[in-house]
Amino acid sequence: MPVTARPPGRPRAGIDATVFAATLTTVTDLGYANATVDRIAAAAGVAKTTIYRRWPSKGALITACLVDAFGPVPLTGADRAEILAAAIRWAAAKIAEPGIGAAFAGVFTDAVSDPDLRRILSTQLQDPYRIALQEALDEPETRVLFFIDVVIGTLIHRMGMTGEPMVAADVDALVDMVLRVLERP
Amino acid sequence: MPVTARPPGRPRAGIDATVFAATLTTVTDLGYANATVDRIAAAAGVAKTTIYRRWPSKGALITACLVDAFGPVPLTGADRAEILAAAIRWAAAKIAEPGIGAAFAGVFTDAVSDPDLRRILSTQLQDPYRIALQEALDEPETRVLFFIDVVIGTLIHRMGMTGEPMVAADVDALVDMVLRVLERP
DNA sequence: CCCATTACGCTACTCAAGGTATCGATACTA
DNA sequence: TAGTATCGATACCTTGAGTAGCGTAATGGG
Repeated sequence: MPVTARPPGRPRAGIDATVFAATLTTVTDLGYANATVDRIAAAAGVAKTTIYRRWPSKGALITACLVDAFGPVPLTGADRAEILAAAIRWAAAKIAEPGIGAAFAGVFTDAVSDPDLRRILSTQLQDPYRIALQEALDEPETRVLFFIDVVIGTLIHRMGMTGEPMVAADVDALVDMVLRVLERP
Repeated sequence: MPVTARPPGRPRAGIDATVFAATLTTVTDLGYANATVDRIAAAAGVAKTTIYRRWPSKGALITACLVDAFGPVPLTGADRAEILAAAIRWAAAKIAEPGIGAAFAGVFTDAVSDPDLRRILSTQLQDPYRIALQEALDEPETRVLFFIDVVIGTLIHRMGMTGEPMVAADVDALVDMVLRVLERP
């Protein structure tokens, strides 16, 4: 007896992965502003209405795509410092991947003036990482939120201002800076 | 003998300040996304075409408004640490002012996918402060750019994720964190 | 086998907003 | 008075997000 009974009617085709891939390649090729839902649908070989049947808005689609692309944060390391350093470098590497940084910056920007999207972004993308980091680092919520603001804010600001991801030397400086705060509050 | 001869034709009316004020109040009241150029023009008592005669795009208008609202950075303090601390607190206070934070976050977001706007934002808003800080702190360009990414990125990320400006305790932590890097690179 | 149910593709559509074109009126200089 | 450039007003173009309706394809149940 399955826990969730299969709902009646035609089952959904497994196109989520295809749409996510099309979203990232479209953003990479054309930029966030030109990555319209029409174009993403065309790139995925899917009707636009199908996309809106699965995600309520373009921002929700991008957010879901980002959640899928980021995956779980690797919490590896011998101590808290190593864990946090690994998480920062992982975030920097992810944001530097083609399309992800631009998509992230774009959806973040849209969220500023859109409370609904802000809630989606906060609960679906930020909260899981915040909770995982709280437990792994044994730090209070306010401090973890501060770390996230610093790390993600810095990486996105660089991406937005220059159009390029942050170079390795500056990522090193970012890791070093945050670790000092962790070790000597 | 005036240095710049007055150009022929009807002179421009002195409405820049009026439009800037209308822009901030409109953003404050309605949010960045709902602060359309039509509404800003109406709030300023000015025709939309007049706005487009003076600023080439909405982003350029917002940027000019921000440049006007921020004004010059105060570089006061006995030593480099005090100067940088004062600059960070000044930035945090400005971004917390009604409308400014939302406008900043909005135009920043738009700039991510708009190279033209990115150039305007970089040259007209960031560069003056970067240059002034380079001289006041006697630090290389890359380091000052890193500081700007950290400070502005953190403040904007908080503003974008929560819709509220950063609280005083976190601004203190931000100042403390950056000062450590300044004093012990 | 037929039916209810749901998903898909397609076309067409609405709506909002950035940005443009045109034109008459106005303010200033020479 | 002629020339120039601005302002306001109206109308318009274009793009893109999101929706509605319809025929069709799958699936499970009777």
